This record gives sequence, structure tokens and C-alpha cells, in this order.
Amino acid sequence: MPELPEVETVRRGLAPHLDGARLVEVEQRRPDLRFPFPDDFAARLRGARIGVLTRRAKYLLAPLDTGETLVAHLGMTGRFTIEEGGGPDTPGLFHHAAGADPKHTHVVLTTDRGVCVSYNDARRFGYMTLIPTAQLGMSPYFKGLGPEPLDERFAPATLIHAFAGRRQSVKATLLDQRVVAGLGNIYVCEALHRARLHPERAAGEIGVAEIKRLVLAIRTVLSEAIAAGGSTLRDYRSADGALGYFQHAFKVYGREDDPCVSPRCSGVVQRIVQGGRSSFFCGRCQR
DNA sequence: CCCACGACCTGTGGGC
DNA sequence: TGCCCACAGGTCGTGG
Repeated sequence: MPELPEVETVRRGLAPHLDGARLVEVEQRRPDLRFPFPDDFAARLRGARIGVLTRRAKYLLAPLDTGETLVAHLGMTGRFTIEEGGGPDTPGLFHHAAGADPKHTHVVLTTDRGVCVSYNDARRFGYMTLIPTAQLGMSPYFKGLGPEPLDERFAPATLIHAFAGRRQSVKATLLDQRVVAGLGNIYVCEALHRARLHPERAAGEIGVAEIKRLVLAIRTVLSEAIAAGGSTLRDYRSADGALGYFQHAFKVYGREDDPCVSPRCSGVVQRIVQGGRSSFFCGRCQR
């Protein structure tokens, strides 16, 4: 799935088409994604005007003039695609979800500007819901979320506090959205490499100087990834169909058995499994 | 409370 | 070529 940089890239691609637009048609093609759609989902969206699209963690948020906010999570394979000047199934239309199988297009929004925005999700780990805007912060989706890593409120003190006494690995701790919001498997691996921290280190045993390196590494890798339009491995594309290219800047992710690219490091990238997910790291410069 | 693990789905790529 | 298994960017629920 898209992690924070990919979701942010999708938001930036959708915003020019959706900010301030009215939804004139909403098509919901199945009763559920990961969870059932809320009751009368399409009817509650139809006719609504969207305010300014935002992002929190890996969620996209579209506030509506009905008092509700459309909340969308892309799961692993969720993709929003913009299709201008024709319906979602118009033959010959350019980038028909840019390679996505149309049988997995589950929601199609049409705006008063003649733009179709379709949601395609092969694995259906994503979901959409509607929450009263005034209650967003107290909703179960957002209540426990940690700080945005690119917000100044995310600081060494955040992790010093979260790591204290924690025996869980630093890898698993950073994947915990209650600690810091928006990181996923790729960017945790990349940030730990930049901070020269071994993914199996217990969070509680990481020192203050190391935490400072880690906070900087997280900020840097996310900022660079957003600037590159995210990472495209297989499914991910931005809303306008563009490929991200940050994957070319990976230093460890997906590079098992390749040489470590750190200056003056002669190590080799290895892969281990932690909590059922692959961790890539260099055992020589990450300690 | 903490943590590890299976479950949820479908597609793809590698090895044989 | 074809089949089968491992694995994939994320969470959520369960059970120890």
C-alpha cells in the first residue's frame, strides 16, 4: 500500500479536480471493501460539495458541505484515478486506471466539472466511510493516531517518550501508527538504514543521540519520497496515472544480497522477517 | 497491557 | 508452457 508519501502524492493529484467540486454522480459497485460501505453511502455523497482535500496518516479526507467527511484508506492496492472527459469505462480513454483491471473498480465519482474519479482496489484492503466532520478527531480511525512525522510536533521527545521501557523492536514500534502516523514497511526500513539502526534493536534501548538521528532520517526520507512522487513497486500510481520514482532511491528495501551503498561500508543488504514482514538492512553499518 | 500471529483478498513472479 | 508456492506498500482481531 501506499504509505504516507504515496497517499500524499495521490492527494496532490486529486486536489485540483476535487477541491471545491460538487459530486453529481456516485456509483458504488459492491457492498463492501475491507468493511461494508456505510448505509446509503452513494446517496449521502451525491450532490455534496467537497471542500479542501487533506491527508492524515495514510487516510485521505474529503470534507463535504453536508457536515460529513469522506474518509478513504487505500489499503495495499487502492488506487484513485482521474479520467477527464468521459465515463470510467469509455473505450479508448487514456490511462484506464493506468493498467488496473476494471473489474476491481469499486467506486466512481463524477463531478460537476465533468471529471470522473474512480477507485480501484484488487485486494480490497482499503475502505471508505463517512464521519461527521465535527467528530473526526474522536472517531476510532483518528483518536489514537500518533503525530504526523513531517509536523514539528514530531520531535526527538516524541520517540524518547514512546520508546521508553519498550522491549519491542524499533522496527515494529515505528510501524505502530499510535507512535508516529504514516510510516509503513518501506520507509521504516529506509529510515532505519539512514539512522544506522538495526531493526531488531529493542526500542527502549535506543539512546537519545540515536533517536535524534532517527527523527531526522524519518523526516528526510519522507520528504524526499514525496518530492519524487512516491514509490511505484507494482500497483501504486498517482491519481493522474504517473509513476513515482523514489523506488530508485531505495538503499535497502528490496535489495537483498546487494552491496550496502553507505559510504565506506562494505556490508551486504540482508532480509529477515519480523512480525511476518520483511526487514531489509545492512548488518554492518546498522547496529 | 504487550506482543506474535493469522486473517482478510487477489495478483505476480520465480523456481521447478 | 504450466503449476505451485512465496510474497506483496496494511491493519485488525485473537489468544498466549
